[in-house]
Amino acid sequence: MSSLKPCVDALYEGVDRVAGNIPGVPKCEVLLIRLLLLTAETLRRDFEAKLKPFDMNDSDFRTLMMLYSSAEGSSTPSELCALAEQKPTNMTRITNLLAKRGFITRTHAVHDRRQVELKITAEGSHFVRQLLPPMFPELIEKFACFSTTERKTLERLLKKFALHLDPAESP
Amino acid sequence: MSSLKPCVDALYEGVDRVAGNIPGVPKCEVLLIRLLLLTAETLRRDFEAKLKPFDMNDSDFRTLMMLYSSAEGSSTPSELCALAEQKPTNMTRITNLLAKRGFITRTHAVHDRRQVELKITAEGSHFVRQLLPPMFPELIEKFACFSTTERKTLERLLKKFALHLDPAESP
DNA sequence: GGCTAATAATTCACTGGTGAAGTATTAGGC
DNA sequence: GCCTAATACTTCACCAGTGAATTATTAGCC
Repeated sequence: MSSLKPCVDALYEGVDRVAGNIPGVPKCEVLLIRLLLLTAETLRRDFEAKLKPFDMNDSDFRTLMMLYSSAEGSSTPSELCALAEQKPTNMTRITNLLAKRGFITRTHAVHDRRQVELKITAEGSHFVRQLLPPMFPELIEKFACFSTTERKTLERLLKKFALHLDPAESP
Repeated sequence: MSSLKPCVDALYEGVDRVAGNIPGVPKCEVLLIRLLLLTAETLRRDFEAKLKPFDMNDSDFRTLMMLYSSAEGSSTPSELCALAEQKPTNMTRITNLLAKRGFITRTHAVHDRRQVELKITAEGSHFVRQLLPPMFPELIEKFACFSTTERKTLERLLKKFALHLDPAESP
């Protein structure tokens, strides 16, 4: 992975140059969206590199975590799709993999035989409890550049942003 | 695209449940990284949907914009890779597409015949000037939930974050 | 000057994710 | 009760992005 500083510098220079060329460029907004995409992409790659030794990517991991953190340890593909912003096609593939590794089970729901009931297994829970804690120090380090106040501010702003982006809120 | 509010709610609930289950979970950091990934992914999908009528995705667009906003309107694949956090393989494919559409030209550099010189064409510049302005209002609307101060704060925090994540800064 | 190592770009085989179509099941109107 | 529409999931064919190997060229060392 290459260095980010040149990217950030080039971004600011590029936006300035375009703004001097095309009228009405919303500079701050362009910078915000690009910085957001850049940091997110960096975090995601980094995280996936960390999961790779366990033969997992972020989608697999998130899906497993959603089951782990669900009230009953169970859910359905469509529910997970909604919460993970995933397409059903992909969820089928992911749950296939997780099931093959013995981390989850898939059974047809009795009350509605169209639905598939996904349930995390003891092995799956064990895997999560093994996997997570070693990741904490590095995660904390990632945000070490922020004061507690700044972390809270960032969280508040991002949460507000997510809810504002919600299509249900502004159709 | 489904609604984001359930995702955000489930995220907060899930993190709480996991934290009650596994000791030492850095709750704020987990929320931050997940909110960041969620908003970024939403923005990206949204933006790509907007580019689709023009047969473009964000990578293509960003590559074209980097050339548009570069000092000379030209660059090389490896330089663009570094600034766009892209792999050379993919850059070859992207520049192939852009060249096929007549938006850029590719010539071998004279001073170093290993390099390829990419240059935006008049047609490419024209395309950018047509494409950009109609996107401004919607982009501004996306960030309308923030005050000017909040936008500046978010930009400052994200920039700081990007530079902190830089592997060169913390090896 | 010639040999080795490094660099720039490309090709190829593969993975992850998507849209569109298909299958099974349930819900709703009459 | 039956027919149509809707829902839940799956399958299939395809696109975008990646790592590993390849080719072409240059740089550096002796």
